[in-house]
Amino acid sequence: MRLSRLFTKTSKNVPADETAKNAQLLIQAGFIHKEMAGVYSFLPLGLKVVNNISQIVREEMDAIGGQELLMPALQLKERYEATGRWDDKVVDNWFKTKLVNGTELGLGFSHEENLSPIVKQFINSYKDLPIAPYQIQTKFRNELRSKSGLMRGREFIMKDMYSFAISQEQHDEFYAKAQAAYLKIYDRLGIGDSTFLTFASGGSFSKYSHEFQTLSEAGEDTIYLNRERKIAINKEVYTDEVLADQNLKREELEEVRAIEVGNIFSLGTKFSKPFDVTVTDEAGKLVTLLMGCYGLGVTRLMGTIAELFADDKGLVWPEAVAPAKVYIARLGDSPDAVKQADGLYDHLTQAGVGVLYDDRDMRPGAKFADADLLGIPYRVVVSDKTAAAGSYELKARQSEESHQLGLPELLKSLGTTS
RNA sequence: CGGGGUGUAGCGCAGCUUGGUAGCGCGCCGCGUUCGGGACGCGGAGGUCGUGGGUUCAAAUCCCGCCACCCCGACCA
Repeated sequence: MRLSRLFTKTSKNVPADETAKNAQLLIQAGFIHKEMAGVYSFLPLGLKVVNNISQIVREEMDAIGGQELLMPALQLKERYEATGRWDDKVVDNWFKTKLVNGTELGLGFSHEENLSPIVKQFINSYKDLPIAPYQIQTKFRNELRSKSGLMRGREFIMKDMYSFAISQEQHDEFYAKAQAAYLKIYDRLGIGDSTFLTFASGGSFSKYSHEFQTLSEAGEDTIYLNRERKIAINKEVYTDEVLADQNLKREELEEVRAIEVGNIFSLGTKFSKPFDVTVTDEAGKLVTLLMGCYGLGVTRLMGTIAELFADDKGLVWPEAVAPAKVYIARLGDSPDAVKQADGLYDHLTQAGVGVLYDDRDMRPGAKFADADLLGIPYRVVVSDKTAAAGSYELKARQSEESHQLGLPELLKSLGTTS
């Protein structure tokens, strides 16, 4: 992408109606645009990040047997009456609306009520199990108070997977796989070192649910962490009984703030029973399936990553999620510099490397400042000097030093050789 | 939903106390000079002052209602 053609711009001014660091920076850098409290548009650069995160999540879900589908946002009242979840006293964050003919609808906050009937239609035998359909889709939750930028939105993108198993053993086996897949996702996103498996309240069908908490003062949760064992206990279940269960002692735990970046839990037959989701087992007997639910907030992760790595110059994206890997800052518009920069841009683009090419008529300082604010992992400066020397100046976003490199060395440093 | 705060040009703000032709910075357009860490000069464009009502000869400014946004709290299968 040539920056001269990118329709979004960075701003020197910090937005006044945001105090959360993630929202301030993402807006300043032109990644997102605020529509209302807790509702944002994802602009070209921001959407790249969303898609990069989604793709990693998708790959890891597919790797454990997940099957992607897409369910609707519009929800029928009857479905939720079957599980008791239409009642505002049971689910207090519904957005509700109506068809012209008066039929009541809601905007989906979770999709057990959609998926159960779908599974009932197709799955009739133990031989078909287990299965784990998932989607990456926009969720609506009418939060009393949305806040902290992308951390708690009223409309946000979430990956939600639901597993269906015939036995507790089968369920547990998949649940464990999902747990491992989640940790892998956080590793790939670059936040693995500060993300911890956390025991939280389990609801009516299992003792615990498992959260994945990323350490950050911007978080809303308080957890008690054992760094050595890489596990934590959410404050909401921080009791002697739970400590004993996990063989943890209060003295070896530290109290920290964290962001919930994922939550998995067992649902038992809570949703399969009302919809009569049963299969025939080996003995020819009807068995109601056991379900699990595996949530992960894609846009919240984007906010978390922004919040976690940002420095005083702006965003700092891990390579895996960055909207581009390389920022080419072309200084000046002499024929030599243009030729060298255009050549590099074409070369990297053809090699499949994501590039933001700053071909704008701006002074060097402004370009460097933008490269930093946008948080692109690598910056390559091309100028009359480098053109004359036949070299390129490479600097990593988080490094103070730059290096003069020839083309082969540059390409090698950027992880491409072609 | 309770408490606190804020709405004035695309963005960030001043003006409001004490009513009288709406201003600054960034950004934008034109010309010129600049060009390795957010350049400078000159000239320009751009505003129903959140919204509805009230007081007044006159309202961004005073009064009342409403809406939106931010923060704290409560809430978050």
